[in-house]
Amino acid sequence: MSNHFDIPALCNATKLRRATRHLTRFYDACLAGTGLRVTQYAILGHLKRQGPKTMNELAELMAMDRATIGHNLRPLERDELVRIQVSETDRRARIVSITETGLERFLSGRSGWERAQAEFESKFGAEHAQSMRKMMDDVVLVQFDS
Amino acid sequence: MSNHFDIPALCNATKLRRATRHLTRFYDACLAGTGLRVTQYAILGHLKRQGPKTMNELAELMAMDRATIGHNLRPLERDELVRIQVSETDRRARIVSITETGLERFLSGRSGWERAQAEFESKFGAEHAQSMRKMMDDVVLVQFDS
DNA sequence: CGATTTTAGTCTCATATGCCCACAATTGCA
DNA sequence: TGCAATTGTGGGCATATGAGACTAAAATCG
Repeated sequence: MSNHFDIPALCNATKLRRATRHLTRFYDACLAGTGLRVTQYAILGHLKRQGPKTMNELAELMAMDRATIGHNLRPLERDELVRIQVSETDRRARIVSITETGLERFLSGRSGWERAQAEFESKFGAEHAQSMRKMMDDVVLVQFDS
Repeated sequence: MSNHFDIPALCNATKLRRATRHLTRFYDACLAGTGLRVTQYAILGHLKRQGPKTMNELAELMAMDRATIGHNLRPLERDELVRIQVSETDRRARIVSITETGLERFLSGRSGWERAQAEFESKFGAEHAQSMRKMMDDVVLVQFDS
């Protein structure tokens, strides 16, 4: 079966990446007025919702590399949307928290995000979307060898 | 309901991006020996499977921006895994094709890709994976306003 | 036919995302 | 005390997008 060799059509990572590009473009466009990308919006959302977090904890929440979360925080710190302080209990750790400015910026993105979310779910189906989010959580729960 | 404000938990783009990071890390690790990332592996797979394609067609297949596919092809062209030629029927277009070297490189990634695919599907469920790929195709089919 | 518009792709510039490796500082444990 | 593990940083490279200007070619239209 030559179909057996159509790797892009079967590759789970390729399919996932492709859909992510498509959806990210749209969400980013809806957030364009705020100067935030959807990843940055999510980081601020975590900090608002759950309070200050160490970089390790943030990396875990985002399923991101430790180095990557560090890079991603730099523009947010530069624009004073988050504050990064040395932990008093463990001086290796850095505590990241959202600032007043960060909170305002986050709230300013709210309507754009809701617009994106509503348009996508109206076209894709709200139940479909919910089961997709669940499925994505399950993907992250998969533990790979090594 | 404060739950209503837990944006990262509800945001479809954030969930998708998070799962993509997780899965991409694993597939890339399995392909590490070849010097190919999973995106590059997919591009070569398309070209092998479907023959030469214009940049526009490739961008469409990958749901990628036209400029982005151009950037992504440069390292492949530099390493002579693909060839980029002016189309004879439409001299604006560039025809991208896989080279002999590219084909060898692609085949050298085969076992790594199969290992990744098998391990993921054994842990996630092959049927789950199939319905996920279908769902990802459906996401790409959503046409957004503007 | 000739002029205009559209299309395909490139280029620069800027920014963010994301991984790995090597490294420094700190902590914790033997 | 000394060694191992943990937390985060820096550099290097690839991935990814957007804006805007640009070339070249094709398609369309008066």
